[in-house]
Amino acid sequence: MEAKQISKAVIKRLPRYYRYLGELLEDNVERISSNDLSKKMRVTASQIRQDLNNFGGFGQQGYGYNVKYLYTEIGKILGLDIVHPMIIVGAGNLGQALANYVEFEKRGFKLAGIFDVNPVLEGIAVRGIEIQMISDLPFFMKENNIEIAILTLPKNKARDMAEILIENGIKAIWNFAHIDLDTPDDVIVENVHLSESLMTLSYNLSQYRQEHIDDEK
Amino acid sequence: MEAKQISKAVIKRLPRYYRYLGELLEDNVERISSNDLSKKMRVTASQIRQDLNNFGGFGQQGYGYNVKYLYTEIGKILGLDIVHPMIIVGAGNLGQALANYVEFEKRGFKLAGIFDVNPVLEGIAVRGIEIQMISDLPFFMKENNIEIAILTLPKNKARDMAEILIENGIKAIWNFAHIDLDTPDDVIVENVHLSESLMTLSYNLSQYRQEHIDDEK
DNA sequence: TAGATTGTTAATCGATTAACAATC
DNA sequence: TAGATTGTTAATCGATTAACAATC
Repeated sequence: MEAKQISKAVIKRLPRYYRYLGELLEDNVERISSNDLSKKMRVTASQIRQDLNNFGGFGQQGYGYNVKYLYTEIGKILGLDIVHPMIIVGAGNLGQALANYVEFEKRGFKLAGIFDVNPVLEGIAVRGIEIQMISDLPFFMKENNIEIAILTLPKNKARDMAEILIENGIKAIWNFAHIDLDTPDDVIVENVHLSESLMTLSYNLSQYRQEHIDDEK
Repeated sequence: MEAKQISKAVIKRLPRYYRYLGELLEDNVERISSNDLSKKMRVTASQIRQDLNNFGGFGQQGYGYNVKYLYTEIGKILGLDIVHPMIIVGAGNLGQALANYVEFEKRGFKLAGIFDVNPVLEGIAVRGIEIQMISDLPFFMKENNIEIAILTLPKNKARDMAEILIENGIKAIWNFAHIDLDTPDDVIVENVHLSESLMTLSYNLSQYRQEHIDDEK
């Protein structure tokens, strides 16, 4: 049932909580109060408590939060307790770099296949996985219960490929192409627009420079 | 002077406006109203006008916005009219992938050097640029007026490297390591936490599944 | 029991949307 | 001039922070 909608802002903060709790766990910290965590993470204790209470009461008055328990629970909320079979579509530099990103596996993101549209790449192995052509996609997706596609094709090919992925029942697309995908409600899209991130950096750089223009005299 | 502080939310939207205006420009569209743009971008016309008016009045009543002019002006706001010399620090898969990302050059982001801590990599060329060791960093940074460092080292090495970059006067760090960097106010940090982005996707996937658990019966 | 700290309600702050007068 | 559309003020909505009663 769980009718209440949780805001995007909260969801974006969950992985960060998860990361800090993971570090505390590695340091064998048993419990932590929202106040101590707030100092570490540089957010307000109030926000931490509000955020967590969207999902349930994980703490205990007078004690705080049990690190291991909270870590596990947030992991479950994020769906990290489940294996997510995924494919990379676009075996260029970025696709290959992501294929070699071993960390993902630890969190349940299992790379099952790599695809591309360029016939020259067919059969070449990346991290032991042979690049396949799109014609093999429908069968492969069904056979391996693929949920997530990492879309690392260039802009001009990405839109058509998204279509194909959707037709074949993809559940989620991690989109690295510089376009906004047009997808039905039941297909989740998470965008990583690297060039936009770099432009934000550039803006801040220019802004800072303008504000301190007098300093340089 | 420009005392008023522009919100992060607005700044994050600027590159997206820039992208859409670039596409309109390619399609030889001369002018566009906030209303038409709002339909394309799926934001409210009101937000577009509010956002732009943070930086000045770029439109004209009864006419709308001149696409080319607005595109150029947003480019200036983002600092894309200036060349930003940058280096990659961490010549692993991701670092090499970013080195091959030719699109950046178009926007004024000029890759000048690639560095790593692993001696095995010394002298190997990536896109015609030889990987250098950190001992060469101080001289190279001064000589080439490096502004931006792309930090693609693993977590455990990234923090120390950020220190070194700061000591040598880096202006901005585009951080791909899974840590929150501790930097002085005059060093800009823009984070790309890929694993957090993937977890957000995973959350939405799990959430959707739970909401539609009945459908599968 | 006393002290600590949560969970939760209320207050504040900021961002988005609506409305409309100004003006091209 | 009439119509269109901006720039900007006001209203609404949502998110963050503060406060505190509940409770371990």
